[in-house]
Amino acid sequence: MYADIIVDISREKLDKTFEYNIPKELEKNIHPGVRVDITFGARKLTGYVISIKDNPSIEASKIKDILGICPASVSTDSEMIELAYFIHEEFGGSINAALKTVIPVSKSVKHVERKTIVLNIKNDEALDELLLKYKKRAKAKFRLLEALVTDGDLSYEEVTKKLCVASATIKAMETEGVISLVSDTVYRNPIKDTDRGEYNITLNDAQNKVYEDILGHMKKNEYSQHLIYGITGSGKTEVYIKLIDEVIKEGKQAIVLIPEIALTFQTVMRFRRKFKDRVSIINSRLSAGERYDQFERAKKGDIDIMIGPRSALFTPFKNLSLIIIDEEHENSYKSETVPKYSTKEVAAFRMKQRNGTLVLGSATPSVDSFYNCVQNKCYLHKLFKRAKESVLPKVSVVDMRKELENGNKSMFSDELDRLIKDRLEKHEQIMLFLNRRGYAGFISCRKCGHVPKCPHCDVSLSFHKSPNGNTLNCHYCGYSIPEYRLCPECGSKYIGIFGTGTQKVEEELHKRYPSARVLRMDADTTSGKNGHEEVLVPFANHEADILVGTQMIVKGHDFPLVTLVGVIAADTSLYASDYRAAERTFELLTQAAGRAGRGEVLGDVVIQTYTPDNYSIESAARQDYDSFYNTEINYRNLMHYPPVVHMVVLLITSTDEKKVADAADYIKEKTYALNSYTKDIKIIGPANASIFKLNDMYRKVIYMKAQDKEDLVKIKNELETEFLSGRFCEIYKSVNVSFDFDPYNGV
DNA sequence: AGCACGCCGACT
DNA sequence: GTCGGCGTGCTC
Repeated sequence: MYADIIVDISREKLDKTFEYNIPKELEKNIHPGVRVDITFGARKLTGYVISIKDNPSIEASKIKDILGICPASVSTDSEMIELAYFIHEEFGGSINAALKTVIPVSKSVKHVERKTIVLNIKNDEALDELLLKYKKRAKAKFRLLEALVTDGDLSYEEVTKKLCVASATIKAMETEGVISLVSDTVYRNPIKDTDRGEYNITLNDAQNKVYEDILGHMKKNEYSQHLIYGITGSGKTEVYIKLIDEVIKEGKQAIVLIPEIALTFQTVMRFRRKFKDRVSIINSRLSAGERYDQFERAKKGDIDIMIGPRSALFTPFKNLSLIIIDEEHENSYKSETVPKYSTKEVAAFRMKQRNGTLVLGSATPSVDSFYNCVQNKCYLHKLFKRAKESVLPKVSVVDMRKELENGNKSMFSDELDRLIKDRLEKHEQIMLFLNRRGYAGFISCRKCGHVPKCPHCDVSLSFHKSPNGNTLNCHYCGYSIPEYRLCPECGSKYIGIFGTGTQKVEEELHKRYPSARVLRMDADTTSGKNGHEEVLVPFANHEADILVGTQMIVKGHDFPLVTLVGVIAADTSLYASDYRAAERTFELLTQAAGRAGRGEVLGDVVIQTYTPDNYSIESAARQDYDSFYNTEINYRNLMHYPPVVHMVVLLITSTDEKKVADAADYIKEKTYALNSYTKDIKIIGPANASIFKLNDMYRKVIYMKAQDKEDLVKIKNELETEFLSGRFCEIYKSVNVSFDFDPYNGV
């Protein structure tokens, strides 16, 4: 028997499999996914078994034996290896990178070992020993013995820290045979809760219909995909919980994916109350070791449900049969690092492997997912009734150009101003949303027009106010310098501050409404470990009247006292240079509007814009998804954008500006040559990326579009081989190329 | 990647 | 005559 093994070296150059012989005695324990020790050339390394076969494909004399199985081996089954292959194939990047995405490799911290010190001798013997130690003036040993006799077993930590017994002393006593060390593995449990309340769910008619529909498909034991299109507050979570309950009753497991930002204590508690400690969570605050523990628990069958962001998708459950992706429109479901995989597509693959069910849920479905429903690839379920009776908010769009004509130069329209005053009087809460942090967008010399730019990136610096001195910051690389008082170009002291950021809104609110208590939430105020809670909790407790923030305030937080939501500038996200800009604007505005009036009180939403006629703004104001979708899909059809066609972006980067340009041209030529026999692919570029220089890296892009994704994958594969071994590799050593299929963010 | 192998110049 | 510089190529 022979095994194909990929050598565990992080770099890409060794991205191919090698054949090894499986010694007879190891045959039983070797299967795809096992980590094994091998000799590789003159080195001893570890590798992953990818597949097993009877006959070698190379000269038998060259083949070496597998030395053994790694003791720390997470014997990931073939399913996960298959999954890594799928990711490698469909989204690009090395096999190694894909494997590392799918299998968490925890090198140093595997799990916490709790060592306990126990007395190895009987109590009366111990007393004799104690006396002996006392006579010998062995103080430390005496202390330890005394504590063991009186308190029983002690943890290693207690002994070393509290009793001040050195580890050498403990070791000595162990060899004396007086004590022994017992170590057991402790799996860290990231959920700390005390709530043991029962949770009984009763579904309303609408919820029940969705539940029954999906359950019907689930029972068939074949793959199916569902989209629950349910407005905020329609009770999607209850449906999820009921479905999971069903899965667990059959001895199977489920994964619930939610955007990191929505992973709140409340959400987790709802699942905890129903499923007790059969639920675990993963989040970015967990260390590598903790995350590894959670996967181990899943593998051992200690848990049945995993909740978490993107990475929770790779929980190695034995019998996984349901994946739920909540807030499926969120762009955090697309990985931004290689492999740039789409969580939805990978989840679909996992469920196809297992004949399971994939459930997506959103109040503003992504155009992609809705298109899938239209194409009959996904079942659509609508949930339009709010579970608790409450009224939809009243939305008004304010044309800021008219405000200016009427002499209002401030950032608040008359209507927003009037409503803010009204709510402050009534002691109700207000949320103001603006998609730009800092104080101002940029500064510029009024005399010579100089605009300070980041030396590492092709962007202007944003102005930030700070008690320790104002700064100019780059929002892309973090570069920061003190503000200029004089123009560095012409020495003029007339430096203008342009654009509005959340800091400026906050300052303006203090000026206009001095009595109002204002909180600000953006990347600058939430940098700490519990950053989000530090702002959200006081706001929820009504310790503030107004919450100003970037898009992080609109995502999934419910505050019943909020009856006014103001969007300061709805246009900012419209001018992004990618085809999803309108979709993102619609989604952001609809989600923002959904924050108003969730309690019994009628809410108001004010959307300020310079382009009130734009269809994404206008349809968001009417909360009219269908109309938005129809306009948007027509546009995508017309312009040949996903989901109507498939697209891949090649991002070519290097610190050398000329090399990037040369490499991009080379790739373009190569691509045209490769495409000559299909001609099905449309190639656009190379062009500079919208931010040409980022973090001292020059960036070029080439776009490729095709009706059939397989054509793009074929070209990708050919190019990747070229990058690894061909002439490209020799000439452009310092150039990096990555693929992004159906991208989310403008490149 | 990283290690051996090898080909060439400098030095006990 | 040998020690070590790094360029090249291979690893099942």
